[in-house]
Amino acid sequence: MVRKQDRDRDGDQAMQNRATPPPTTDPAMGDPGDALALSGQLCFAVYAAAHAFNRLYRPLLDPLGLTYPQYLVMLALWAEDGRTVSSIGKAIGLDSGTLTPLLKRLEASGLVTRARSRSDERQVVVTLTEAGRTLKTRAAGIPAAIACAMGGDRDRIASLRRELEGLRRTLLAAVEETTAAFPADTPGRAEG
Amino acid sequence: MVRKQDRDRDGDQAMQNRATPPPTTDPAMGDPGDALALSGQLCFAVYAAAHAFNRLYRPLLDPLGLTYPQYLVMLALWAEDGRTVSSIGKAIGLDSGTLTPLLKRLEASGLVTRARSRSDERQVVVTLTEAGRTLKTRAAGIPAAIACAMGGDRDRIASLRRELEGLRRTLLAAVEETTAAFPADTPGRAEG
DNA sequence: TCCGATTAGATTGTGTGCAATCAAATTTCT
DNA sequence: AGAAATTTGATTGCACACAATCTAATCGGA
Repeated sequence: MVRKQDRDRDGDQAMQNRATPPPTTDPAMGDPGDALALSGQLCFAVYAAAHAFNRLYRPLLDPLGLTYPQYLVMLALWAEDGRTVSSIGKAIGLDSGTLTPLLKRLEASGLVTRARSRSDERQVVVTLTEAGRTLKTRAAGIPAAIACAMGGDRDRIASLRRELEGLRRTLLAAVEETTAAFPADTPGRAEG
Repeated sequence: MVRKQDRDRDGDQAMQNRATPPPTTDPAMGDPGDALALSGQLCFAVYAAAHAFNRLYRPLLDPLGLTYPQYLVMLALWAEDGRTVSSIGKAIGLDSGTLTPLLKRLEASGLVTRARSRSDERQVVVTLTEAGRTLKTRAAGIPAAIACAMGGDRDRIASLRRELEGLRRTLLAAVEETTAAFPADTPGRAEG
């Protein structure tokens, strides 16, 4: 019992001595030689970085009344107004299960309107309001603030971004392969 | 109306012609010269990659009865059994609001037990059950399956991982700076 | 020693994210 | 032309994720 307590303290000590996440040699993160070690997992690095970004964005987006996913939606609409739910979903990788309530809240905030398309009534067209359009100017300082926080040089950041884009493409291709393999075996699964 | 419809179709066409996310020159992703363009945002690349990883992991983890965050928790416990909630939280960057229900579900699945520490009753110690320990062997093939899906060479993946780890450190440091700046101005905000 | 400050985990509330499913509309095939 | 297949967005159900808050326990200072 006492030994276990000491071990917890040691772990905390290691964390406290750094303002940053533990290095990859921290035993509490798993044996570096072990394939299941957290420290060796690219997916965890991506996951953790994404969460860190969320935390950095929050104080910047709060004054605009936006959450980070809402900000992404607004970015997509500022880029191209009057899009369908699917179009927005494709741009940011979210489906209608996530988007519908999110868009409803944006509509409730007065930033967008949602209307059934006349040419295809299955579609809902999302249009910025004046307030939604105006918000862009207030959001204009955010990328610079983030870049400032990141401090790194532009080329390195752009390079990292391209690497991640390539990674995402590879991952999604692998997902499609896995999904595509099923219809051949069990046609009933095609709907999945 | 017709013009707007055509625009939607054009956008969809661009998406359909690729099994992968659009290239950075897709106008629906924003003008590349615009700082607010989705395509130029590193945070979005991280966000999108994280989601892609989730999708890739899901079919692999489903047979083990685990979600991806639960898998991370198990990785932390396989690395070091008998940890407190805080210790797990520090390892994977989650707080008790997320962990408590998650751990309760793992306990309900019979993979872990949770007990108040005798030496400090504020703490809850999370211990693997036999089933929880045994699960590690079933999970052993997952990193290889993911690596296989990624296909890239190891050095490049490790390099990307290190870049992301550094990015996360930078981001978290920036978050702490922002948080630390407030107490000096408004002590009442120190609790935030 | 006692009290105020801090900590650990739980809870509350809100907003995601995604699989599965559904209803209505549109497209495709016979 | 009519039926089957597919598409679109909405809904249901479940599991996160995190800020704010709370209770109980522990720590630190007077």
